[in-house]
Amino acid sequence: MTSLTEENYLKAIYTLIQSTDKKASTNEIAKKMDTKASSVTDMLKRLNEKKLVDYERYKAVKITEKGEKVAISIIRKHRLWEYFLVESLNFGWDEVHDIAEQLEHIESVELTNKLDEFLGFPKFDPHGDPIPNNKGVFPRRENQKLSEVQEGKELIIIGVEDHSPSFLNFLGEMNIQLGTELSLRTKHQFDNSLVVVNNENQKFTLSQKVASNLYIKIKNED
Amino acid sequence: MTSLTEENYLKAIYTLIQSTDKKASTNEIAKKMDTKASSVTDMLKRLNEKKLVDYERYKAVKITEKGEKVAISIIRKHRLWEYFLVESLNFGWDEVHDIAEQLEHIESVELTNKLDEFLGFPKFDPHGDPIPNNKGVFPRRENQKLSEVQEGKELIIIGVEDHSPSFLNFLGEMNIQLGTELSLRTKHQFDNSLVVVNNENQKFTLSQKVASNLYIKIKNED
DNA sequence: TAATATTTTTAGACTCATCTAAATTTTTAA
DNA sequence: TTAAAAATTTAGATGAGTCTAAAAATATTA
Ligand SMILES: [Mn+2]
Ligand SMILES: [Mn+2]
Ligand SMILES: [Mn+2]
Ligand SMILES: [Mn+2]
Repeated sequence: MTSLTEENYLKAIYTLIQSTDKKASTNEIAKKMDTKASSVTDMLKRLNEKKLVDYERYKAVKITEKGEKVAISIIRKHRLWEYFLVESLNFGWDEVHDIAEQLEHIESVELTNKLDEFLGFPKFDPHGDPIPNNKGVFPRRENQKLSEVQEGKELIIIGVEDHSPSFLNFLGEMNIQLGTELSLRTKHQFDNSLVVVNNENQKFTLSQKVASNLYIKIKNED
Repeated sequence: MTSLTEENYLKAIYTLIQSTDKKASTNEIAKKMDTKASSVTDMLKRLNEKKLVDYERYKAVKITEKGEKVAISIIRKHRLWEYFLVESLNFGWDEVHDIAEQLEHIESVELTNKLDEFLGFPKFDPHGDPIPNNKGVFPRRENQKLSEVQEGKELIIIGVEDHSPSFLNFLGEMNIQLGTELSLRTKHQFDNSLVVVNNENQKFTLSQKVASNLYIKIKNED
């Protein structure tokens, strides 16, 4: 029904619209897919034919409900497989993305749902990203960034924005993972860098760039 | 390196040669792959280019060592995933083949080996087929068929030749699965049908066709 | 051995997905 | 409000994999 390539385009278009809250442009899609704008135009025509997107030439593209369903199903599979790879097979969270890129295209609703059940219906993947349920509904995640927190607050790391192995490795060296609790001591006005303390009373500095790539939840605030 | 299609051809060629112990013909491959002979010829040229098979026009084809490695790796993945689907996700043995056909092409040696470890290094898949280890070595399986057994013998079902859902469903109705123990009472000369008794003392008849699709091990014979 | 049947290959066309180069449309800004 | 810049689309080509129809090679059998 939908080819592997079509699925990847739909996922890209869906996440682009999601993150910017507007229609996706040909160039944006090309950049995200690491391909040429002309190839994107070709594909948009095909996806439009199949009623998976709403597309008119020279106008940015919108995803249809039908296309959105496909995209969400791919995201669900990607995140469930990542969870499996980390929790069952003991991969590191920096090693699973590329494998999940392949596994997300395995076609079997039964498989996806049985995997979900086997894993205990996890709500978030190893990077803290919400896993849609079999109806396509995403669990809610706090979307506050560490860079937005006030001095003196205690917080828990609940997700990462950047999924690159280099960033994840860096966090590993800092001993930061999902669930890590930190206390924000100082926020330097000059460069917005943060001084934080962890549970082992280790004190260290995080740059504004790092802080803006970490999702957090304030402790003792429900 | 090798495309999904190439991998499927190599697997087909490998198993054809395996089962008939001679080179594979274009027509045989076409039949197994459910495609046209002309498509097979095209592919054989390409595989020959890549040194994955030895092929000369009008001569039947042989697989190279390089090609064999690929084929065995696909078979290893296929059988490990089938084991996972049945043992971890509770699929029936008649439901897993098509999903494994997809999963066998996931490319990651690390994934395969971690899956193997997670499953406890199984030696046989849910149909009793041997799973090659990470060196490509197959464990040995008794290859005696139920149709070759003498009257009066006690035996254990250890594998099936036919993997089709219809045959597997039939066995399910007969309460036969891997590990089932049977005692062979009578062998009718007329049609080679067998009368067997199971552990619950149920007596039933199996046709020659059924018996020749069941691998068995004689009890009390090591 | 010659005719016939079967197997296999070639020729040519099609689809999907991609690319480069050129043309067109839209946006920006002088 | 034009001219330049940027974004987008079209035109034309390529490669993988497939197909049908026709040709060529091989195998069978009279
Ligand atoms: Mn990922
Ligand atoms: Mn993730
Ligand atoms: Mn199978
Ligand atoms: Mn099997």
